[in-house]
Amino acid sequence: MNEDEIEGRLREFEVICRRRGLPLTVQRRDILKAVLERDDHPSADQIHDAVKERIPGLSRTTVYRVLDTLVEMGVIRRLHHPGAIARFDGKIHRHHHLICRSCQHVIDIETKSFDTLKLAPSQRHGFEIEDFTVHFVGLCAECRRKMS
Amino acid sequence: MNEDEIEGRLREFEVICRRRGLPLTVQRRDILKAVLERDDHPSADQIHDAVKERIPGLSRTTVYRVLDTLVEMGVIRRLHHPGAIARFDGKIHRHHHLICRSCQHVIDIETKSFDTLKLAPSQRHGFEIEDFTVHFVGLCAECRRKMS
DNA sequence: CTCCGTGCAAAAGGTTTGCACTGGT
DNA sequence: ACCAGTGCAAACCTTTTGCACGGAG
Repeated sequence: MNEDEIEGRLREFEVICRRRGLPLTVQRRDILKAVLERDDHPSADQIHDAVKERIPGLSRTTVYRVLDTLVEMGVIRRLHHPGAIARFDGKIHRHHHLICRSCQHVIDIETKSFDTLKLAPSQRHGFEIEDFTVHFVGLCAECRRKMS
Repeated sequence: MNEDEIEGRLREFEVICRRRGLPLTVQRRDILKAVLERDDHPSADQIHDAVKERIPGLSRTTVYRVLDTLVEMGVIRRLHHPGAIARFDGKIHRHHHLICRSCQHVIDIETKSFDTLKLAPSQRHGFEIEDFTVHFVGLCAECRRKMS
């Protein structure tokens, strides 16, 4: 994500905070910035590592709590990729994932042609669908090479 | 999954074991049976609870190890739904999921019309795609009711 | 008989919680 | 000044690992 885009998202975040009366702390701002600055899907611990350079006393606890808050606010997303560790993503628009079943590496893809994907009302089980993600599972080039 | 189907899957499992020279233990058979018997996506601990009624001395460790073996054999699948706990599924054919972002409840859906979904070669990043799953995220009827 | 699988206990992460203090509004 | 947010430590929960024993091939 480029500098301008990040600035925009941070300002948007400030607006949501004020509207909800949520205190705008340095920790929240810097943690959000750290998530937006990365294109991979960092774990809570990776975020902690990145942010504690700017905020030396930053505790892991705070990172977890702030990430929860940000997810709840809808400014970042919680992902559930293989590895059993929660990972976070600043991209909140629709995108999909390629997941290697061997090394568990994840690559983001944006395939606009899937946007027409729709669930028939009879299949919705009373859900109000807000979005969807397609997970493609297979073997990455690297792992395929290693196996042969 | 009905009785006959489970029987078939268990026999299929025995065949794979013999072919690979893997010892066919009571634990493996009963753990697989427990996963097949459930339509929700039980966690390792839920499997442990279910099976230890039949095998009182069963240890959690064994459940984890057997589940790994079964996944590696391809007779069950490991899922990564919200909740940060690995969950397992006996359904190994393609199916999709409705996930409530509030209560994290998961419902299986089988939507054959998605079977045509295909990734353009330029989007494959060298991956060999084997399968895919669509995750629909939204609010279930129950949570929507509670919020209003 | 030989190994692999199992059970137990302990360790190893990741995440959550209780409490006192700090800092934003 | 008030209340929410933070830091620290400890608790918690899921999963993994080391080692000795027992059962399957």
